[in-house]
Amino acid sequence: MRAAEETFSYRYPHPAVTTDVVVFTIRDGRLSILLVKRANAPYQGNWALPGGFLDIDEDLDTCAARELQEETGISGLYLEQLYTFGTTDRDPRERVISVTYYALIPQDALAVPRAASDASAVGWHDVERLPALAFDHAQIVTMAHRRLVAKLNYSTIALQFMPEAFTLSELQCVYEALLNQTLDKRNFRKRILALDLIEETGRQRRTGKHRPAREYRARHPERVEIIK
Amino acid sequence: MRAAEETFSYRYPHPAVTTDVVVFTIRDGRLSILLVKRANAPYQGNWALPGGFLDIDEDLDTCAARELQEETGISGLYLEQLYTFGTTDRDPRERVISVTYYALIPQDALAVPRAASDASAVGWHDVERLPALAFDHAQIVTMAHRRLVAKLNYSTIALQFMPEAFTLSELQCVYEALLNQTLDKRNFRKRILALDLIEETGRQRRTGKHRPAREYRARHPERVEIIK
DNA sequence: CCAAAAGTGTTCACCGTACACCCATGA
DNA sequence: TCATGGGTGTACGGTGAACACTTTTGG
Repeated sequence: MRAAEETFSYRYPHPAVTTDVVVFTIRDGRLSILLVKRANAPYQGNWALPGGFLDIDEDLDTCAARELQEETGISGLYLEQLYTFGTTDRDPRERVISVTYYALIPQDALAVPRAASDASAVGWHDVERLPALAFDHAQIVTMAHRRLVAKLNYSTIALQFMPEAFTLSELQCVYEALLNQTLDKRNFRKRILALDLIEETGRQRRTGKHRPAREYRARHPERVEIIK
Repeated sequence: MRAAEETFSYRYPHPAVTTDVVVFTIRDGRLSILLVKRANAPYQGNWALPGGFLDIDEDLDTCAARELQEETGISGLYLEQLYTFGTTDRDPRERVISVTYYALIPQDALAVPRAASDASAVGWHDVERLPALAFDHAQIVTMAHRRLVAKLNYSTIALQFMPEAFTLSELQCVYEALLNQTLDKRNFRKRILALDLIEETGRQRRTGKHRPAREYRARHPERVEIIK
């Protein structure tokens, strides 16, 4: 049985499997993603998505979370599988299948990500002004962006961008950044409150010389999918 | 450079990669999927999704289409990537990542699929009455079914189940099978025709001792995604 | 003329959208 | 008192849902 397994395993060559993650956040009212600068060939010096090779004994989801943690120091966020890219020529070194994920991180969690061994720099980039990306990562970002915007209309995904407490104006800014258009304040508030997914904290937020805003929080934070 | 590539390739063990396909059709007004009976261990004698190992030099999409062709003789249909399953324990032989697809085949294309070498039988099964499936294939079917139903509401995917010419009643039967509920005839016709995606062929269909039905066809058959 | 499926319109409730003014605060 | 963002309601049009009868054919 053991012998049969080994024969089976190496009858044909296997491709490498990686996970790559598109990490979104809202910075200064602009949708941005996290990129790492490649320290090694190929595409040395180019910006790329954080990601790396799957360990033979770890789950795909775990791999995505681990690579993100290793390369950027970020963990504990909303992470969802996006698509699997596997054309034969996408990596010049060998055949690589990339299982991609996208992640959403709250605005205030912008602890400056730290660069790790195989990245010489880590940074946020406005999705509308991305540098040239390594491999087929531009295609991955495009798909992730489309998926994110599509999900806005039938899910509560936007709440993942918010800190624990937030104001309705802040939430509206997130929607406007994602949809790339301005929204009517009254209609927005009516619609969001009708979903019954957020509730007032009872506190207020004073910022500047004007009327303070009510603070809200997500009503069911436990429904959030987090891959640890 | 060549040496470096080879060193890179085998620094870590690589998992096997397979594609598995959930092929849907409508049989006798019931949503059904295609299963193959496994000729070999593990799960010998169990029903499973058609699929198999990725060749090192073929695209993922091509692999899905090829495996389907080899195991069932079916080709040239709507094929879309679903999700990638990769928990460490999903195959007892070795680490296997499965990139899954789902496919839709028209009602009348039910050329009886033929069994190939590694399947002792091939057959259609009502999704509401599936046998026990090998590996995590039941989970894959559940996800494919949910995706298919969800897509009904914002896409023209149901047309993929139809032959070149069809009647509105036939199309309605497909929707009813997918949604598992009856629909109002007038509302259904109004909604479908308003989409402006089908047109009359000008011909009629006489079936039985009653009024003949008008035949329709898809207006933009070229927009269909087909993976050859 | 009867059985069987094809074909056809109207009404109503709800929802998304457009739109303008007062409120609370700090300076 | 003024500047700044916070907060509120109404009217309208479009869309989805409910609902029943006539038409055409074969036997």
